[in-house]
Amino acid sequence: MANSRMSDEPEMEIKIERQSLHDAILNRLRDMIIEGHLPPGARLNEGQLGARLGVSRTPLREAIKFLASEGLVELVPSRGAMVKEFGAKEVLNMLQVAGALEQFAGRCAVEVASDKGIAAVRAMHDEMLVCYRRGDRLDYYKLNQAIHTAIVALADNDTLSEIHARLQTRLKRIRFIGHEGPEKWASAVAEHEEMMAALEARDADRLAKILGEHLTRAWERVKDGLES
Amino acid sequence: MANSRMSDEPEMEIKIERQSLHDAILNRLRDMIIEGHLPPGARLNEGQLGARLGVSRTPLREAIKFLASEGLVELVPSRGAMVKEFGAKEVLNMLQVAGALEQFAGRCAVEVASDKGIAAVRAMHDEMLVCYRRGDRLDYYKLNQAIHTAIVALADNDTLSEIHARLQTRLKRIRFIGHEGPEKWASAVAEHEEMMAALEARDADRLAKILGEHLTRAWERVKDGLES
DNA sequence: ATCAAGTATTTTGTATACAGACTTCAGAAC
DNA sequence: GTTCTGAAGTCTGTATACAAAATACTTGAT
Repeated sequence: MANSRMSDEPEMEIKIERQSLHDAILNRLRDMIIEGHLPPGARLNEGQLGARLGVSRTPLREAIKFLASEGLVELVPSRGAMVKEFGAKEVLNMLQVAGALEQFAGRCAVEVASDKGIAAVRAMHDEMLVCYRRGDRLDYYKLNQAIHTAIVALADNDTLSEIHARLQTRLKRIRFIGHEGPEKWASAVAEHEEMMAALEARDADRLAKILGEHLTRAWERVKDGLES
Repeated sequence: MANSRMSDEPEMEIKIERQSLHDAILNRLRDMIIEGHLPPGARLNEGQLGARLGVSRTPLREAIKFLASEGLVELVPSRGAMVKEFGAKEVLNMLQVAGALEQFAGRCAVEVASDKGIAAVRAMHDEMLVCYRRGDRLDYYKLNQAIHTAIVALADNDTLSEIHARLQTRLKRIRFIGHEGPEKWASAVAEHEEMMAALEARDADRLAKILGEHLTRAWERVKDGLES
C-alpha cells in the first residue's frame, strides 16, 4: 500500500451520466480487486473509497452489496466488506465447476453453433497465436479469456454464459498469479490448438475431454502459487 | 393484487438485531418474489416496499441491488427495479445448466461422499416418499429441493453448491407453476428412486444419466405452463 | 372525442446527518 | 512487562433531505 494515495481529492473521479454510475463504480471496484489494487483480505473503507472515486457512500455501498452477491467481497456485519480470500481448495473447486460448465457448453456448441460462429472463434485463436509468438502475455491472456467466453457463448444459453462469466471474474484474480514459464505456456497453446480442431470437427466428446483436461492443467499451473 | 395492503403502518415490520437486517430484507424480498406476491414484471416501488417492511429506502435499495446480482430482479436506469420475467427459453436454459451442474455434482459425490452422507440423503428420500403417499405436495416439494441440494453438497464443492443454490432459487418461482398431475408426479418419484439407487451403488455414469433425464423431465412438466 | 403539450406529482438517484458498534490507544492494576 | 479497562476516535448502518428524471394529469387545440 506504499504507493496508494490517501489525499482527499477525488483524483479518479467517475463522471458519467446519471444512469450508469452504478455500473461505473462496479467496474472500477472489480478492476481494483482483480488487479490486486485491493488485495485479498483488505477491508473496503467506505469513506476512503468514496473519496477516492468521488462518490458518496450511498451508491458505493450499493455497488459493494452487488459485488458481495458476486462473491468478490465478503460482508461482515458491523465490520463492512472485505476482499474475499480464496484458498487452494476453493480455487480448485472454482476451476472444476468452470470446467464442467465449459464441457457442457462445448457439447451444446458443437450442436447449435453456426459455422460462422465457429469461424469467429478460430479467428480469435489465430490472433492469440500471433500474440504468443510475439511473446505478448497480456494480449494473449485477454484473448485466451475471450476465446473461452466465446465458446460458452456458442452454446446459446444466457444463463450458462452469465454463470461462467461470473466464475471467470473470480478466477481472473488468481490467474494473474499463474505466471507460467515458457514450456507450460507452450503446452497451454497446444491444448488450445486441439480445442479448436475438436470444435471445428464438431466432435463433442473430444472437445469435452480437452476442455476438461485444459482446466485440470490450469490447476496444475496455478496451484503452487497458492497457500493452504 | 386485490388483497395487497397499501396502508402506511409497517405491519410486516422486520425487527432483527442490527447485524442481519440486510439478510432479513433480502429473505423477505426473495420470498415475496418466489411466492408470486411480487409478480414477474412488477416494479419494485422503493417507497411502498420500504413502508411495508418498516425500513427506509437505503437498506432496501442495497438489498435490491443484491437481488439484481442474483438475477431475481432487473435494474432499469432511472426506473428502478422490476421482477425479472423468464421466457420459456430462459427456463429451459436454466434447467439445462442446473442439470449439468447436478451431473457434475453426482460424479463428484460418488467419489468423495461418505457413507453417512449418502445415508442422510436416503433418509430424506424416505421421508419424501411418506409425503408423497400422504399427498402432501408442499412438504414433498420442499424435501425434493432439499434432496437435490444435499446431493450437490455431497460433492464437497462450495462454489458448486452456491451456484446451484442460486439457480434453484430462480427456478423455485417456476416450479411452483408446474402443478403436475398424479401420473407425472409418480414418474418423478420413480426417477428419484433410481437416483438413490445409483448414488448408493456409487455408479457415477448411471447417476449422471438419471440426473440428466430428471431435469429433462422437469422441463417437460413445466414447459406447457410457460409463454413464448 | 382524440391527441398534444405543459405542468404537477411521483419516484429514483445521490448526498448528508446521526446513532450505534467496533477499534485503538493510553493508563492503571497485577 | 503484561493484561485489563475505558475513553476517544473511526467506521458502519440507517434515516432523512434534496435534485433530477419519469410518470400522471390537466388543459387546450384540432
